[in-house]
Amino acid sequence: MGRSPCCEKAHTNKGAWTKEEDDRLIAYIRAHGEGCWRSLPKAAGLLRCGKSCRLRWINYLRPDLKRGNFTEEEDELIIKLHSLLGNKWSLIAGRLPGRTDNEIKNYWNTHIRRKLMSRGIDPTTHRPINDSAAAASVSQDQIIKTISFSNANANSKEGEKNVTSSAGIVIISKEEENSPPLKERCPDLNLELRISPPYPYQQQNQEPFKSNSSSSTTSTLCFVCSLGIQNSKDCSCSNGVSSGSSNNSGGHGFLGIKAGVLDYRAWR
DNA sequence: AACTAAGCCAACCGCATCCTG
DNA sequence: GCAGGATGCGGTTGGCTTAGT
Repeated sequence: MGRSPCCEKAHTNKGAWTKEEDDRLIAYIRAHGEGCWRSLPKAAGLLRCGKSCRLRWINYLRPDLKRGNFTEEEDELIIKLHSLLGNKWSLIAGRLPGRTDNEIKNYWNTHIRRKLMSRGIDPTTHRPINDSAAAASVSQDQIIKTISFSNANANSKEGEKNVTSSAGIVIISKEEENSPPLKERCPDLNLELRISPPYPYQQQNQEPFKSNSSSSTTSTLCFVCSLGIQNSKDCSCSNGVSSGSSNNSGGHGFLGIKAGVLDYRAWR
């Protein structure tokens, strides 16, 4: 209501982008960097809305995009990340260098969804389809799942132990699990979750997400930060806002992997 | 060869969130 | 603290391509 449109629609092109438009956009961003999408079209001489330019750049023109088919490993990683994050495509994309949220979303809807169905797995709940009803009746604390971020994290220390998120998810190191239920294609990503009471109820004396915890063996980012979400209001650690990371653009690494997207403002 | 259905993906839309004055 | 603008995100759509008949 009363919200101003993002652009003057009467004077903007819509639909497929032409080669010339692409070239203009690329040239402009190379010269001036990303950002200020609203004024970019005019400055670049494009009859497009800023959002459209942003989308075109992010989803199609960025030079670090992989393009091409998804690998089996990427498939499995997407499935696992989706089981953890749900339809947070941008977060999932952040863990897949060279892939965009739109691309992953499309790929999910066209390929993976079907693939899971054919395996008898509900793509929404990631449970066996026959099991869905039964699963719904299981009490929360009977559901044991584990997230292991163990060896994928190049910076992680040995012996990294449980981490409890502010969302009440306990992340358990892999070594505590004796019998992994699945044969992992990505052994560094064990995404089982343990649903447990929210953080305040279970951690009376510890503040597991304080990044400057004195523990020398634990990299204690909050769950939000561990997902690479910067400056989130959900951040419960002190790292989120002004991370000491040497890479300002990357934010926290998830599984020790910095966000795979380059910061093209650096071109300036 | 022509038609139809299904698949695929780029792009749009509207809402949510963030940022700034 | 608030309002309004800017940006980001996820859902959806539309059009092109490919496969099937």
